[in-house]
Amino acid sequence: MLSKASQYAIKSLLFISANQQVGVRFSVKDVAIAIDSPPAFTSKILQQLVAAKIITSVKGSGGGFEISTSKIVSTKVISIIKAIEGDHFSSGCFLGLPDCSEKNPCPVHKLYAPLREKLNQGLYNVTLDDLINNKGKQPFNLKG
Amino acid sequence: MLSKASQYAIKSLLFISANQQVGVRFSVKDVAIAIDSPPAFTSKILQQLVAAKIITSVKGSGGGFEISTSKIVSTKVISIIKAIEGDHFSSGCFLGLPDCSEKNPCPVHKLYAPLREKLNQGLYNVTLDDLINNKGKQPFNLKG
DNA sequence: AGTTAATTGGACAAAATTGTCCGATTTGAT
DNA sequence: ATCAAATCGGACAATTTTGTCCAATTAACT
Ligand code: FES
Ligand code: FES
Repeated sequence: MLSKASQYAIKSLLFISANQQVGVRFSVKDVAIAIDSPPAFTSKILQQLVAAKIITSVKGSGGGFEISTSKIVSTKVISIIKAIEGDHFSSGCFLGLPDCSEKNPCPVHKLYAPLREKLNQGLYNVTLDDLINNKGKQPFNLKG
Repeated sequence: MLSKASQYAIKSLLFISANQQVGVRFSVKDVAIAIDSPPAFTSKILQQLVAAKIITSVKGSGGGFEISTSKIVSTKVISIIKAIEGDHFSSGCFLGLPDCSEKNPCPVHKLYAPLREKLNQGLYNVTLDDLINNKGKQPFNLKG
């Protein structure tokens, strides 16, 4: 499964994106309450997202985190995950073998690789914007 | 991803199953060398597989682990995983929310749930026997 | 009977992940 | 200028996962 860190990252971005308006910023506390996460840990993750240039931050009173409309539209879910846990997400062998490939497949490769590939494509093709405007039907859930 | 413990469990069983003959037993050391895993940790995992009644063990000189032909045929990969890490594997939300369902979906549910379901079905429909007789083509890899 | 080879079970250790705390810095408002 | 509110960075702590060690037990062989 996804690491907690990545989960918090995605949830944070969904909250910030879904509520972004011009001139509005969200503090760590705002985000942590909205997504029901430990504040100090969430702070670290927001810092990583700033470093990855997905969001921007403003220090000092009245400061906080924002995301631009263009980032909402362009940021793919897969990019968020990779920003947090590096590149090894998309390509790892189900059994942990060092190089997963058709040439040197493990016994479950045939079963696993196509599904992993579909998940990767899905995460690559879905942006924050897609998720927050999810055909409007059901209001989504970030807390549980 | 899968836990190391589950990975070692699957690899151990594949090795034992693929090499099983009447009267042959494999020691912890045999298995650990074959699948390139830490012996003491592998020992714990083999104990869990004995507790789950997937393999049997014989203590003392000449002892070791065996698997019956019927277990090779009947043991599904999903059962191995659940024997090691419990039931929460098949149903967890991608974002870690406590109950994943159509009724109360998180933003990525629509994308993730069907793929998770396909993986579950795949792991449910594949047995040890299927994996070790993988249409014979490529000899598979358990070490890396 | 004694020795050897093996699993079993328990306690322990190391590493990775998750989470906390606090001082330094920056910014806005009084 | 001072104060309050906020991020930033670093060190630290707790928890989970991974991994080790060893004594106890069991079984085969001589
Ligand atoms: S080699 Fe194991 S999934 Fe590809
Ligand atoms: S609710 Fe998140 S994957 Fe189903």
